Amino acid sequence: MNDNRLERKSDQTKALVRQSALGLFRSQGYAKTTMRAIAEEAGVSLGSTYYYFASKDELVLELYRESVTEQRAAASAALQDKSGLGERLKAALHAGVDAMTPYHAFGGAFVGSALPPQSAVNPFGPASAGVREDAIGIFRNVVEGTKVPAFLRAQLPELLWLGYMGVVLFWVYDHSEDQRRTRALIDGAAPLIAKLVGLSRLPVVKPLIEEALALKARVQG
Amino acid sequence: MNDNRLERKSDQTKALVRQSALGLFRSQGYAKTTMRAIAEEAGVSLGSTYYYFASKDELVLELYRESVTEQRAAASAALQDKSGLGERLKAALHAGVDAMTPYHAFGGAFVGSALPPQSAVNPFGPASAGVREDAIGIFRNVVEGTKVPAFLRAQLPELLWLGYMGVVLFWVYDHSEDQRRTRALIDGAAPLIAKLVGLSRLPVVKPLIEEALALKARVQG
DNA sequence: CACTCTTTTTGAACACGTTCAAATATTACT
DNA sequence: AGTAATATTTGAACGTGTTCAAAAAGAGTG
Repeated sequence: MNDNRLERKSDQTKALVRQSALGLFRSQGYAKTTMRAIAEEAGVSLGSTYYYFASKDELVLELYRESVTEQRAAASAALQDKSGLGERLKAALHAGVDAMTPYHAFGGAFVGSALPPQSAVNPFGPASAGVREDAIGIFRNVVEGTKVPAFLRAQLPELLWLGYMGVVLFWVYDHSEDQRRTRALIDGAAPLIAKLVGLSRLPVVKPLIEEALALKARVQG
Repeated sequence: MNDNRLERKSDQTKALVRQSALGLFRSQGYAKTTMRAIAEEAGVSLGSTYYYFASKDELVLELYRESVTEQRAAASAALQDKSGLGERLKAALHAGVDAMTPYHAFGGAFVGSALPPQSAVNPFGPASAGVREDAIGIFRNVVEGTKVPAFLRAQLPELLWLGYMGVVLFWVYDHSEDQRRTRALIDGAAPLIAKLVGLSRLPVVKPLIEEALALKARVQG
């Protein structure tokens, strides 16, 4: 069994590798950050980095974790003085993009390693279940204290998160200065979604949304 | 300058490499198909394959091209006896999934190499503009001869193609037997979208859709 | 044929992510 | 303290995609 001191030593080394990797990702990007560079920066051998992280992907997952944590904090601060679904959603989405901004230049490479189903970083996969729950939690927070029809309320946070994944994809491809187009997308889409949710009680709209929800339930996992 | 005979010789070699690559992709998958294996199968040196295709990605693009061509043919055949947007959309989407079925096992790897913005295979990028136009054309064909409000008509094919990209992503993650869930998604979503298009004239729905179209125009390119 | 110039082909080389058996350090137990 | 078990570290090795200078083949021209 492990002793406290050993655990601490091991955790320290792991943290050191993690820290080196995140720093290099930030400063050099994904492609230029080689496992060898991470090892050297951390002052350990190449093999050691693999002892703590089974793949480069797992290091990217750490990055993902950190960015969600940051988004969570920023979003929950920004939500303090916002009411209304549109405004709250807008704040959360902007917080997300803010948290990712340092990585925009390498976003494409990250997406490439994130989307394969077997990847550890795949946001839909089991390995990232924890982070995903955190991320959906942000949108649960968004929905809290807003008026949402009961039949939609439970599902809405996950749907918003899914939409957010779409925004992230858009952001990755957005080469406009400071990603202005992504900001414009958020500013335009958030009130639109709020309006749609508001209309969802109407007899014309409701069956459509109910059917969509039923389809989602039928089709998933 | 090139002589006809020389061009023909060169084209033959290129076709040979292409053919070897596609065959190996089909039988071995993306990861196991190494550039060296492609070269050997084609009976040329490794360097030669790079003379004709600048990267493995470009070979995947050939695969993408082929699959779109196949989908196009299957869709246009299936559309002969279908009327109504829902039925026609369903047929086109099923044709797409049909064309991709042989590659499902390796779909994830393909997506990983396809989505990075700088990738040659990226379906939104300039390198695949031709294939993309072909693919959108399939949905132009779908819309033809159906009743669609004028304000939506021009945009609809591209929107449907975008939705299809979503279906493809879903398909990649779909591990159900014979991708049944993707089929169910198509069968459910196609009539839903048709219904939405039908309702899009109504004064409650129309402004919402108009605003969404305006947002899209504002935000793209 | 002899000569240039271009197109095509080659195989060695590079850096990368990853694996692994062996060496070393640390802990657990007597 | 001494010994067996375990946790950690190491560096060499493998196979990969990609690059490149040089060789070979081909075409055009006198």
